[in-house]
Amino acid sequence: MKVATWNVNSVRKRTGNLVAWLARAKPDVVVLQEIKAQEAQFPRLEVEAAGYKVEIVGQKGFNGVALLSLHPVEITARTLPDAEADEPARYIEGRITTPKGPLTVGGIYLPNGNPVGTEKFAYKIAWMDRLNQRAKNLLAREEMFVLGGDYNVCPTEMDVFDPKAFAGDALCQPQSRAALRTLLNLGLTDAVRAFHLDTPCYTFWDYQAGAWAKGNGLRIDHLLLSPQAADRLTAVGIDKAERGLPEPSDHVPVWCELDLA
DNA sequence: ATGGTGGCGGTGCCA
Repeated sequence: MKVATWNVNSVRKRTGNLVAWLARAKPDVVVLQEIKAQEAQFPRLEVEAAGYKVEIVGQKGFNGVALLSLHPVEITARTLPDAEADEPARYIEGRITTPKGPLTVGGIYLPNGNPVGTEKFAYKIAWMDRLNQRAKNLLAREEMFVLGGDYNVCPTEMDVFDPKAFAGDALCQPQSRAALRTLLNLGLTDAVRAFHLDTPCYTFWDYQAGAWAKGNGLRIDHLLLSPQAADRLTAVGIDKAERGLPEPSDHVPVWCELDLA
């Protein structure tokens, strides 16, 4: 079972890239972020033609998440707990039946939080507290789950091409990192770091300032696994080549493989 | 030090 996450930065602009990648990578389940589309604007026919069921939490112009699955999926949440009525579209969660029991997959688009010291940063931290609550509730089931997405947090200095330049950025604040550690310390596994202890493993390169050409990346897209899922983790990957293709997203897909045979 | 890019929507906002 291959589970992937990808911030596509507009699913309409990226339909060609997405369909080509689905055909190559053949993930079983994918969570997408920043689809920047309402449900009716999503390229449903193209993605369904590739064999995927499509579930969408859409929004006009900004944010927006989706869950694609080769297998039947039951949507279990479209927001985190304690959502406001006008909640931005940043969370989707579904449940898939596997030979080894149910697998829950959450798709996360965590608030960026810049600039630090503003309402936006407070919202980021509050959102992380709500994600923590959701993770606690899921952990109580003692089942497999994967929370994948654009976390907008670089967990450590290793995950930043220039830590000094990013010291004031919301993605690298001690408070942001502490909130992510609180989540991990519940007992979750950062899938990429389970295999790559001492290499950066960037997942994002800004469009600006030649970041891709210079190798100036960040690791902000993560797959966090429950103990029951982590016990079955056999492989991880970062599809870095996507960033070098024509009209790329600024993020690349990150995936993990679970042995459910 | 500034501006650098991209997407949305049709102007600035967001990242």
